[in-house]
Amino acid sequence: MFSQSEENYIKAIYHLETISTKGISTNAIAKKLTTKASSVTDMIKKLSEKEVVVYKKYQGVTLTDFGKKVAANVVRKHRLWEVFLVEKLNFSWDEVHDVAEQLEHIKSPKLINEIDAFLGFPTHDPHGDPIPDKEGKINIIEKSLLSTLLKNESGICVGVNDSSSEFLQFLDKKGITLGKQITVLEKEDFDNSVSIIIDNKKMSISNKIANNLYIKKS
Amino acid sequence: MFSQSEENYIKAIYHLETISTKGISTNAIAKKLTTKASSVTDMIKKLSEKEVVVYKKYQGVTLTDFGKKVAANVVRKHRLWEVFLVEKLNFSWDEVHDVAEQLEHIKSPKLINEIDAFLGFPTHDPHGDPIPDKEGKINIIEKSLLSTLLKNESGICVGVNDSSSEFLQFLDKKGITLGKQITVLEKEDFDNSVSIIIDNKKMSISNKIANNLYIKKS
DNA sequence: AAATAAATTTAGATAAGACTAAAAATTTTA
DNA sequence: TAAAATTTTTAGTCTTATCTAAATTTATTT
Repeated sequence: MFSQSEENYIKAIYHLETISTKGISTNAIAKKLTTKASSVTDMIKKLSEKEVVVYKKYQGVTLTDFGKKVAANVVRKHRLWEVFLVEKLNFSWDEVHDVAEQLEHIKSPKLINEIDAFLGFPTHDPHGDPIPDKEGKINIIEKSLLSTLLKNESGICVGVNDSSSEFLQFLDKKGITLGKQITVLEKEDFDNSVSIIIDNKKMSISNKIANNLYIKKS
Repeated sequence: MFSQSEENYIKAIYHLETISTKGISTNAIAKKLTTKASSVTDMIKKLSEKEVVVYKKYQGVTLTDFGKKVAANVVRKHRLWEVFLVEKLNFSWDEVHDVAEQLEHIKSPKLINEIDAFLGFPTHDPHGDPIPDKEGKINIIEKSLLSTLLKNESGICVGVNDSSSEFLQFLDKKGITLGKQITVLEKEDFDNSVSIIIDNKKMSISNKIANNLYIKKS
């Protein structure tokens, strides 16, 4: 059994590993958790003793298979709770994160399995992120940042790279939601903005936005 | 904002106050929380500084109005979550306590209000205990322990005094659930057991059971 | 009303998790 | 490749919430 704090570290390392492949640095973890590097060192020593991570001084950490399983389970809970909040309790996709951060630490296998069934075994959370199954397996789909699409390419909006409420509310305002079809009309070299068409409406999307919106090309 | 531990102390004092009226002793709290009296002294000093309880050395504690409100809010969350688990997630009444003990500490006013609405604003939890409203008010109904009913008196089963899974499973086995009509046929002086009729079936109930089952006389 | 028992508080220790400041190792730069 | 910069670790401190053991207060007996 792991403490909330331990689970948060494990989850942070898990997320960082989806980006970098190499050993995860102390500083990267500290930044992710807005804590200090010295606190991270303390914690990864403990997690290393518990065989959750492999740790060699100054070399960063890697999750063990066991660690990955623990992490995936926390992520599974987080994402299932997010679905629950949006689908059943009228939360909007920009309101769920903080509450799910708390709910993900509730210890009860029965609870999370029943929630899963109650929701009809969803595969993705409200931000388009895949929900790991009970064994920690996730179904990764091919997706590209909108900023990488070429002129005239099109696809479906399937996820976000930034789950901040500011960003999500901005998308709401623009009418950009998961599942929407998007076609790139033009790419501006000047400011790297893109002109897109969505719901038969033309709009210009800044590079900052295009860099945080995932599209499944079609 | 209070820590989980602080909330647990506040809740314990609240429950003890429903039994005793007088100041709640350090030992009583320690027993309820299966902790040591010295730990309780430490905590009530802190809660006293936060104006949650009134504390005079060696005299026990009383909740302030503020403390009562905090307590009622935790109890409200606990009981609403219990209803949710039973009504929506197929938990039985003897399985909900431990999970609700965790869920009651989740901080999100929106979450609990949405759960409340989602459940149709229930007034009682699965054990028959009343759910405080947002202001902490509870609707107390007149109820009596089965052991206090006289011969030929009858009423409806409305609650339990012991929420241990052993006791609740025992009631399940006997077919005794909330809402059932019960009539006392006979009281045995010998062992203080009672003969009752429930669902047109006669059965004998030991004093231990009768002392933990609440009846609303009718 | 003493003496004894029980309850409560104090003092000091411990563990988890975080921090600061300084030391050590690694990486980058010139 | 030596100097500078950055990263990481260590050492020591702090807070929260525990605990044990001893001291103190209150309650109960005789």
